[in-house]
Amino acid sequence: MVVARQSRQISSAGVDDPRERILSAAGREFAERGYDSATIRDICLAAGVNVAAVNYYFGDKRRLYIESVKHAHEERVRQVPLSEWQPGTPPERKLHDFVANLLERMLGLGQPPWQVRLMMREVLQPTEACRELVEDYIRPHFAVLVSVLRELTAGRLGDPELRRIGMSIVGQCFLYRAAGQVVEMLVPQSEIDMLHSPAALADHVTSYGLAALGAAAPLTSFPAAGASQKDSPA
Amino acid sequence: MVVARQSRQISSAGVDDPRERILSAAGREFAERGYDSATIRDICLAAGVNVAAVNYYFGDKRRLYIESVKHAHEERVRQVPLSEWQPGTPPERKLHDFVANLLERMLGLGQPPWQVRLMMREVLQPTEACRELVEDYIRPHFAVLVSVLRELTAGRLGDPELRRIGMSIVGQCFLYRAAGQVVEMLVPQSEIDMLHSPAALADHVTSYGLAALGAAAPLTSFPAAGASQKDSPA
DNA sequence: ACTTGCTTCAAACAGGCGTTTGAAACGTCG
DNA sequence: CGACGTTTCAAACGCCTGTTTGAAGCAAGT
Repeated sequence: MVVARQSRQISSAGVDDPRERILSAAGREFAERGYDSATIRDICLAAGVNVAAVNYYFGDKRRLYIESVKHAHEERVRQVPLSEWQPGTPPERKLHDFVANLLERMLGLGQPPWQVRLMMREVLQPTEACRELVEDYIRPHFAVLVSVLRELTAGRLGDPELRRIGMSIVGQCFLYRAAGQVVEMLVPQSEIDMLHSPAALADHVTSYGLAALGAAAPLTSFPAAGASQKDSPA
Repeated sequence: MVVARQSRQISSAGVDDPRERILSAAGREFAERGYDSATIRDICLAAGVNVAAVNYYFGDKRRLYIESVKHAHEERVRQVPLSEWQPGTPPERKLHDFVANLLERMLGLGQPPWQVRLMMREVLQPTEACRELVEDYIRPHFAVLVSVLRELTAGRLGDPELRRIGMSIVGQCFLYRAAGQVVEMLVPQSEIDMLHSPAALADHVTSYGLAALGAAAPLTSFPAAGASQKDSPA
């Protein structure tokens, strides 16, 4: 009797590997329907394997879930690496890049990212997989944001304040991902296309933050150019 | 044979009313565990009624859920009404009040508010109950915010921009409610107590917004005064 | 060919789920 | 009281869930 497959080959066949197929299907299913609503039968149907396979490879549903979260997260890190800047890049530019990157990763139209949906579920209602997610994925990203803000404010603010400002920036992006459907109910569709695209939002969030920090003109300045980043005021 | 109780008394007994007891228990249970994980048996156990009661009063689980969301929302509106300001109140003050009110309603320590948790679930993954929630509850609140911002910017920005700025403000509050546990993993506990209490956050979000709009000094100014108004930087 | 170990499969299992049932309890009116 | 509509109840009904089972398939190794 075997409770779970004892040892896994280091780097197996790939798409042919049943284990990989199950993980992918499970991620999609868990992301879409949540842990409880997703069923092992549906997952196995989508993966093209027998229902007993999940028990054979992962033991039970809970461990399959945890593995699929980690799997999705690893895949996503591989897809969207942290930004690297050349030395001398102005911090305003770095902030804009960071925000644009974050929004693209969250809302990116490149592909409906079920990985992000799955991770969002963990953020909103953490389970065992959450801590790993935070340590491996979220904390490093957040640290980059804080360091950019530190550079931007040239040491005038302490880390606690910087973290709080970082949360303000992340929160704005977060809203559109987590509560996107409600946002779409609150503003007209034309406005969504115009002002709430990932790129336009990146401009807005960056301008908003830079203005708040005194690194750019306030949003109410007369030209009211919304679409381009601007350097410090005259 | 009765599919559902035909007509409901206008304003029934109150706590003695089984219907009311079921709604309350259901709201708590749905808020805590989600629609699928919450079971009718547990709800009825908590409400002290027979399992058949929910079918008798509401027909089935789905309609019970919808009713319980509406019930929670009505209760919450009664608890925390929209702010009313005397004529002549400065818009900076109004913004601060609004943000403080929003944060208090979302994070308020007065009581662990299962109603908010339930509504948050609707926002994050809308069902049929969501549209009503938006129309009756969220949209009016958001309209108030936009009108305050309009007053604050004295017509220099159009409604679309104002709505986008409104989203920025709401997003910051939203993060702490929806992703609170992750926030707590990212910043030290002492910092949470100090800078992330509802009141401190209200100050921060307001200052951040006012500074961005040029209605107060940037956050990096030396005295770091929170709420005093000041015109655009030199 | 025969064993050996890993993998797959159809079928079944026990338990929990939402829902239904038919009768008992209740209160109210004639 | 006896009849009646409303409300409660214990028990059951299907159905679907996660999980297990024992046998069959399969690719080496000897």
